[in-house]
Amino acid sequence: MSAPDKGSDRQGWRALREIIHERILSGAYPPGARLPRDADLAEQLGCARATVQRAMRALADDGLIERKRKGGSRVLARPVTRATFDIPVAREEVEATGRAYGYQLVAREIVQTPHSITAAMGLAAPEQMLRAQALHLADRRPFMYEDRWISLATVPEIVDVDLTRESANEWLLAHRPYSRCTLRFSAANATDAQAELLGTRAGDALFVIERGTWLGIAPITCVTALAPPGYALSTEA
Amino acid sequence: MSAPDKGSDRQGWRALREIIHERILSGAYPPGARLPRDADLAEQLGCARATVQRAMRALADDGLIERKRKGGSRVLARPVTRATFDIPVAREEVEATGRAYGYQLVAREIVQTPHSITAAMGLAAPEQMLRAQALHLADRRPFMYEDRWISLATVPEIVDVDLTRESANEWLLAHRPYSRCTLRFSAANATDAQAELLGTRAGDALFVIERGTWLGIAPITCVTALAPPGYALSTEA
DNA sequence: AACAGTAATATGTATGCACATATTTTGTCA
DNA sequence: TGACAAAATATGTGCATACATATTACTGTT
Repeated sequence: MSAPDKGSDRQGWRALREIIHERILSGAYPPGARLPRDADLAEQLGCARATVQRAMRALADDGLIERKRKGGSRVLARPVTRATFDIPVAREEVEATGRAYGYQLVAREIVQTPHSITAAMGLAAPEQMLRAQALHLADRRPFMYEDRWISLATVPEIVDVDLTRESANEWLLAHRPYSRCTLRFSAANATDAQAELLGTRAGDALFVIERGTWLGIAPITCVTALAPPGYALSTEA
Repeated sequence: MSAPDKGSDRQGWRALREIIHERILSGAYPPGARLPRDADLAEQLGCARATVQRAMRALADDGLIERKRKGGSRVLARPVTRATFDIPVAREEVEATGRAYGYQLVAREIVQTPHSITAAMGLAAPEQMLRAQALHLADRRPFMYEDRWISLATVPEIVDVDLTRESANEWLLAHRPYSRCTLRFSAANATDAQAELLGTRAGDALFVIERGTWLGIAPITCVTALAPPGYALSTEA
């Protein structure tokens, strides 16, 4: 019979992370303080250095500590609130709340990008793109309105897709994976036209999500999504 | 002289992740498809299974693939857009743009929590709490307004802090680390009072950040922060 | 005292191995 | 056929070791 654990029971790296986290919360390792070396912690806690590494890396990913080669690990003085959001596809967002999803194409045209879009997509010059405006519905009521530009140079097949039946977003996700994505959240007052589409009143505060996606350096699409009052994005950090 | 690498050069796990990511993007592993076993990939790519594990875990963290014990790894059919935001302290957000940070306490009182706050903080019954309303300034202009409730039960020392000089947020971060945090983003029309404080017009669309923090199950604080038009949160996923 | 080159050091990564754990698949029995 | 138990299997975790790499600290020179 061998005794693999020294002082405490056999702990996993999650437990280790909790132990170190507790020490930070309790003030044993105050903000700004330097933590012991991985090797020392390993000996102290009776586990391998790799396990400590795993726990410490998790803490660093969470924005709680900072690690530097040779410099050691430090408790961050001002921990940032690091939150991860999963931006769902409209259909899933609607269906997750038990409502019936609906989709409706509002407009579709092939036009040259205005300056704002050209710049947002990082293009040198305006291009012909497919502009698709559509409405996502929840229980037949407007849930989100999207105004989307799709690069014909990168995604020529999109012209043959029947966007009256299938959401451009879902088609793109299924057929054109992206490697880079930018996101921007803001608030804006509804214009008359937007209010009409979303079934609210002009001036109402809309939640705005702007997203751009690229495959390598080739722009795929950029979209401005507007959600009527009541919409919120939430998460637990 | 031994030959440690079989087919290609010695690759790190980041390179491995890129290789697999490329295969997904190129359609070699289409959406929904099952990926080879870690062990097979390891042999195919000439590295240890642990290295493949590292790369695959990273891809899973990014929301690109899904891993299940025994079930194997699959390319997600509908990859979610997973974005990580670092919510900065107002001071740093202002100073990061080269502007001068200013802070101003608007109101401070000790009152019983209304139902909305009691519920938001997960309390069984209303409590006496410190309510602090304050304004963050950028170059002397309103940058963000916050309405904050602080639990006197959890943080009794807060009553002795001079909130006219120091932001409650910064004091709390430095003295009361939290272990749980909820976040919620939305949009709202400015009331007359809010518009007055933020230097905008009533009805303007404000960006709303609601945050609650706990230490274990003890509530620390919850805050509603309002930002005037022009404010946006952005990130690159 | 300023500087450049070198040594020391803490974390990062890779490997091979063993075992744990969650699921699926298979097999058995009613 | 159906329910339940057992085997198979892919990922998850832990450990020991060796080496890589980025920084810091030191040290000798001018």
